[in-house]
Amino acid sequence: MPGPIQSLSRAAAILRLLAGGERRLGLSEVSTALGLAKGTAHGILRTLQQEGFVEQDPESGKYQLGAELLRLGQSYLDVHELRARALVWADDLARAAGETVYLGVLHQQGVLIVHHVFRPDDTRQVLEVGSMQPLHSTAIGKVLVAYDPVARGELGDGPYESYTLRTLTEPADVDAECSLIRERGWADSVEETWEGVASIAALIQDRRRNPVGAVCINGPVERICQDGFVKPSLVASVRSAARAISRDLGAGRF
Amino acid sequence: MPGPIQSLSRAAAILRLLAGGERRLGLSEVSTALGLAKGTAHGILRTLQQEGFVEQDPESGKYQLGAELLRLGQSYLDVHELRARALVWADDLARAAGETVYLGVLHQQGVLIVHHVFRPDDTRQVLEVGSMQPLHSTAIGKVLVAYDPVARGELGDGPYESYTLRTLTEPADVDAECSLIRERGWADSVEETWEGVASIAALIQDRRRNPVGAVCINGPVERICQDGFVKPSLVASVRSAARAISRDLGAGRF
DNA sequence: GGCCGTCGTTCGACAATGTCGACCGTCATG
DNA sequence: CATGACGGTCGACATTGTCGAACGACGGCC
Repeated sequence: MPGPIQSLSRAAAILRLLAGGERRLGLSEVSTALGLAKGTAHGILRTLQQEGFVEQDPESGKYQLGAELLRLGQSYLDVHELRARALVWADDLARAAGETVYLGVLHQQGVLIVHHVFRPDDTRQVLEVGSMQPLHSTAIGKVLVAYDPVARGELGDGPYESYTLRTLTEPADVDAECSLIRERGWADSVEETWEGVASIAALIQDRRRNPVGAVCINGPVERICQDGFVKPSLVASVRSAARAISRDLGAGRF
Repeated sequence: MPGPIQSLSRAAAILRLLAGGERRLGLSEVSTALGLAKGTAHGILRTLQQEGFVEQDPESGKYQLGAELLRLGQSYLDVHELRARALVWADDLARAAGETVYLGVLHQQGVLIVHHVFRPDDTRQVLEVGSMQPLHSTAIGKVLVAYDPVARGELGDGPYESYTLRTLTEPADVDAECSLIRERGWADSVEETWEGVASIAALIQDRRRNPVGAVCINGPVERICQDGFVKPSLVASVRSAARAISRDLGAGRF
């Protein structure tokens, strides 16, 4: 039976639809958006509701995502081997660099943040775990594109969305940058996604040298850069953290 | 068509199974655990994999939860109205009390933590968002049981699991405690779930006075209690935070 | 090294199952 | 008061998912 199960694919589409729209959606909105009969959409929604993947606002009758997804998402993190091995190294890196640390993996056409260490001294930060970032304009994203053919494939052939004046929007530019990244072994992103923010990333490989993710530090340009370039000491910290995690993954087999 | 969609329920069961077992599961394990034909389980797993809800380890062929769940779980948090309104109040409470703050809602037979503010001065804490806690032995859980008939129903009629010597395991004891909680308007839990840990919780209601969740502070017994009782000043802080969040929810209509 | 057991996967037939579109009651609106 | 849109239900149909057997590959054991 090589072919997806129809009702399951539709259920997944409904969940993604609900995740996309910021507000709750009504049954009719869902059914028309996906081109389904109302009865069909209702049956799927009812099942998803029973399972806790979807909740229904009792007074408006509209639907939104359910709590079970949060619980399962947490379970995903619990099992995630890369994340488990990286926890302590990410912590050390954040302390050494004094900056925010992200750990990201390729997911669909973006970078999924699976771990986030807050900047040590600072407060009132928003946890980014579970959120997506672009591939072509972040340090983690560019590392993955440089080393993972799958990521390069997902990126497609632009032009890519521009977030600041420094965002690379042309495939040729990104590919050139990736050659550079492969040559020197690390990536940076200075105000390519957010104004005033710079980051440095390095690749994490598993025991068979497959790229499985990347780690980066993230902070205000003034602290990350000096004389227009990222500080070499920070680059060294990030690279050594990435190597440490990769080594840890390699040893994990036994 | 009042009845759940079979394939969807089965898919949900598979996801929960994968979330439960700490390690990856093979196809045969899944199919036998749920009493499904191997072909059937495979079809569901293949679809879940295409949708990103499940990932397959390429070398062992075993399955685990997928990244899409993390993303959707995050989206759930984004839409969560209670959490959005409570963010700032929880932060203030943590600062004022100098302790960890949890925000929890009823989910199935437990408390789902939807927000977690780290203790202000401390470091190296594990984020509990997305994890479940018992209903009968935590402050948040007992608040919900006391005020929400649904929660009381989910609790069932024990005996409940015992975690420490102080855990209430008999329904009668829990119900008596709940009467007290309703009388005075707050709940505590001193070493009922974890040795050395005490917490104080208060109810959060929506604009129609329905219980929607609870907020608590959580810390070592020595700091939360004095002379064998929880400190009244902390109780006052928690209750005022809960009231503030409830008020905020009530105003949210306009 | 050859055998056996188990694994994940594929296949085809069957009927159980999910799908469709029309219909119902309710609510808010004009 | 009539209208339209909403969420939800129902029953007939055939599409669709399910089952069990069979396949090829891998790994361990004698």
